[in-house]
Amino acid sequence: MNTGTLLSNISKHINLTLKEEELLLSKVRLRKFLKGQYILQGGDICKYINFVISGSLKSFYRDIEGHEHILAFAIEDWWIGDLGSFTTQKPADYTVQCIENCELAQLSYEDLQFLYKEIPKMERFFRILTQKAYVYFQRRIIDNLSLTAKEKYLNFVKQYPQFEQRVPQYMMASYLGFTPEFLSKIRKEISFKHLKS
Amino acid sequence: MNTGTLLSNISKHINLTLKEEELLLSKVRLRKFLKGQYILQGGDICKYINFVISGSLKSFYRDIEGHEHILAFAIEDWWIGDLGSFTTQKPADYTVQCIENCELAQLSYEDLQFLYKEIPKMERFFRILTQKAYVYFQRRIIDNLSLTAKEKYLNFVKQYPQFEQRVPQYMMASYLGFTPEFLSKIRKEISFKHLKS
DNA sequence: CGTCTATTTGAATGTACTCAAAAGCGGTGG
DNA sequence: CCACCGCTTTTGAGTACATTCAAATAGACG
Repeated sequence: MNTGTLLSNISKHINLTLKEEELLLSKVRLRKFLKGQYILQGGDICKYINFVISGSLKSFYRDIEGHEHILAFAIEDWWIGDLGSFTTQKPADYTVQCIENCELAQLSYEDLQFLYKEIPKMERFFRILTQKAYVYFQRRIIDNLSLTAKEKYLNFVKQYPQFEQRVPQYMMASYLGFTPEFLSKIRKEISFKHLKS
Repeated sequence: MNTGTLLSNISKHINLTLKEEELLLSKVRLRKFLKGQYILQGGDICKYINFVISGSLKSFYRDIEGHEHILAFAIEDWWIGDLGSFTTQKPADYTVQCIENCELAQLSYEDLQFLYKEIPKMERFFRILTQKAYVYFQRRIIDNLSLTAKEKYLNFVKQYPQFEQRVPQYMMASYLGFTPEFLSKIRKEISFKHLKS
């Protein structure tokens, strides 16, 4: 498995020396998972923060009736996990599951605390990473509040064209907050408009 | 104005020496704002991150039709601003406005960069702060996706009873993503149920 | 080719919105 | 102290949007 993408992801925001990179990699756990496999189950403690080397995943909340509500997708060069559970080491609200076969680079909570001490810059890296995720979720809330259903769909496809190919439509519906049937109807309506224009 | 709440807010997550506290306070700008006053206008660059000493504020997105969509409220002991604009120093997506008269402790972008260098622990503090905000927004997305309108309202009141008294109902409606009329109807329905039980 | 799962379609229903009007409430001035 | 004004909340009727449920169709995989 290629850890190069991990290092270049980190180097987007901080510069590590060769020694620091080695130290980091010595703590990284590389693992493969199969499509459908769970990386984290809601209720368990999130022991690892995961960097995606290849494949795709989803994190979701399972409500009282057992319905999944997708919080986020992740593909190559993204991080995924339940950050709330990870940082507090309390039971997770969310479940993380592979959509495709995946290769992940995992950092355990203990190892990350160790790295924060040895390489304080890592603190900066995860601050920036969290800030970006925070801004993304803010945007998502606003999109939910201010866009029409059709706009939400078009916005998603425009922002994440990579996902449209790799994520089944019913998952996209869950992410956007509609039923699969309704998303199907939206898509139909949009394709009619394209034919006319 | 009392900066004690600022220091005790920070000391929840990191320990500062007296010297560090002094250095921090020397960079803090204390300011008063009146009800209705804007702290940040969408499109401007967010120059300050704000800690609320007293009063209440809202941050919101104004859509193309001019409608406000409230992203967050803030009261005493909370932080508010447009973190995306602040960290990138690019134009803000959101507007921040006082709901009541406010006393704020402001930290400028430049001063915060300086503090990160002089007191690296501050980096840790803002990482933790951002993580908590991130977890909060995640929860909000899931609540939006998984709860009924009535549940969303009850959930809000339960989680933030402080706000129910201080925030007009039409702002709460905006935050929850309903029209004011609809929120009024939900409240009526709930109060009927209480009478019966 | 057959099976399983995902997507599409349609009818009926329910949820939330729009618009318009009335009622409530706080502040100000006569 | 009351009357009036402006703003918020309530109420109701009609409408639009999104869901549910059931069934048909399409795709993927062995």
